[in-house]
Amino acid sequence: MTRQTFTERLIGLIRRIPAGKVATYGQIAAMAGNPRAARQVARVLHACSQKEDLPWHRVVNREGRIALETSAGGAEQKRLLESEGVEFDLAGVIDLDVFLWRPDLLR
DNA sequence: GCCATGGCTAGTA
DNA sequence: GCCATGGCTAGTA
Repeated sequence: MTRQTFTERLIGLIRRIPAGKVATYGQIAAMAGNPRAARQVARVLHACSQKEDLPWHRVVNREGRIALETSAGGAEQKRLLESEGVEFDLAGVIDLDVFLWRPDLLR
């Protein structure tokens, strides 16, 4: 068994987020084994989304908000999520009770 | 709104 | 040092 690096685990998890659902930075970090490593998720998305072809748009912050500035990709992210059926309220917040990915419950 | 957190890399020596 | 976080509090109303 070759040992996966933490970053490789993050990438594998991000890949598993299904269309129409979102995950949070902290959630992915926790699933990869380190609940405090939320920023690594941000780092990976920033650095590897293109190269690894990740569904980068399916990761939002803990409040269900898009973390990116609107002008820095946030608008694109919202458009992609809406095209998958994810809904935003008037304040731009996603209802995580409805749209959060729960791999343990939905398998 | 501040700042601790942590895995990783660019860039220097 | 960087980073697309998250948790916690001081300080106002």
